Amino acid sequence: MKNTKQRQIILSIINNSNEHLDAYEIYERAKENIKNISLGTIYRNLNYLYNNNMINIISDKKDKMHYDKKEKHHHFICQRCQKIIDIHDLNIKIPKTIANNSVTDYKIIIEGICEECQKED
Amino acid sequence: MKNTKQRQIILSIINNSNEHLDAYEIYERAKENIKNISLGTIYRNLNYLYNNNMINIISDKKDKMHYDKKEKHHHFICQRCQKIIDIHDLNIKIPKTIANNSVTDYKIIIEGICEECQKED
DNA sequence: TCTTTTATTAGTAATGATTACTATTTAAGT
DNA sequence: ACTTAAATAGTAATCATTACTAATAAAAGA
Repeated sequence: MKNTKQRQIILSIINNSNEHLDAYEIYERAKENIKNISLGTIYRNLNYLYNNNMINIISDKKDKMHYDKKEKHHHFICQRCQKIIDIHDLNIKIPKTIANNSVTDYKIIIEGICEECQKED
Repeated sequence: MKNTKQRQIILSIINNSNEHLDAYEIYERAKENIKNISLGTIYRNLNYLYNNNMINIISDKKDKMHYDKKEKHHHFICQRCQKIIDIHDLNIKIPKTIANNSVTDYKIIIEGICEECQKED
């Protein structure tokens, strides 16, 4: 509801990053702008932004959340090095209704071995 | 490496359930068979089974892991009530290679409003 | 512009899922 | 049966996230 400086900075960090930052990484970057910003403020705003459809959440295998811009794309996760790679050019069609459930969005998580890990074989 | 009674029970709980149990729910069910089984044993075995490709992990929005059988299917998550519904009949083709990364598996998470929540409107 | 209202914040404490640790047990190979 | 290395039960520790509270500041009204 209120457009605070803290919220603006957190959103811009996510929208200007191509990484998949976790809350603490966002906290560290936000401190460059607001030196005494609180970690609780980061979490509160991340939840606010997510609930208002302004960012995405992706979760890794290790119980930690990562935050991502809303722009439509999917993810490839390397099973070996756990690296997450953005996939933009996947031409998939998902129906608007599945078993009477109305579809609003979808995410595809592709697993495999990334190019670099394959070279190590 | 060792085929313990604990590990067998944990795997069978997951394979015989159509829910998406979390570690504590698996713990409670395992106690019906081994009354003094330890929660640590549950977690250790879940990680073992996951690392050996015998179960899947799905994570909800609330920092808790859920465990699922390996059988191929996808998930619909209701944005309103957070219910997870299995989707078996999705006819999607994902390429074997994406941007030089070799694909071994993929998961599709479909979001939307479930049938029951729609009725409430 | 000044005042009021109410969401938001900083800072800290609490929670809860998961992991680490250790002495003891047990599966599996000899 | 004997040995040994992996696994277990039980407990303590860790760490991501949430809750709490007094102080602050954005938005709305006068």
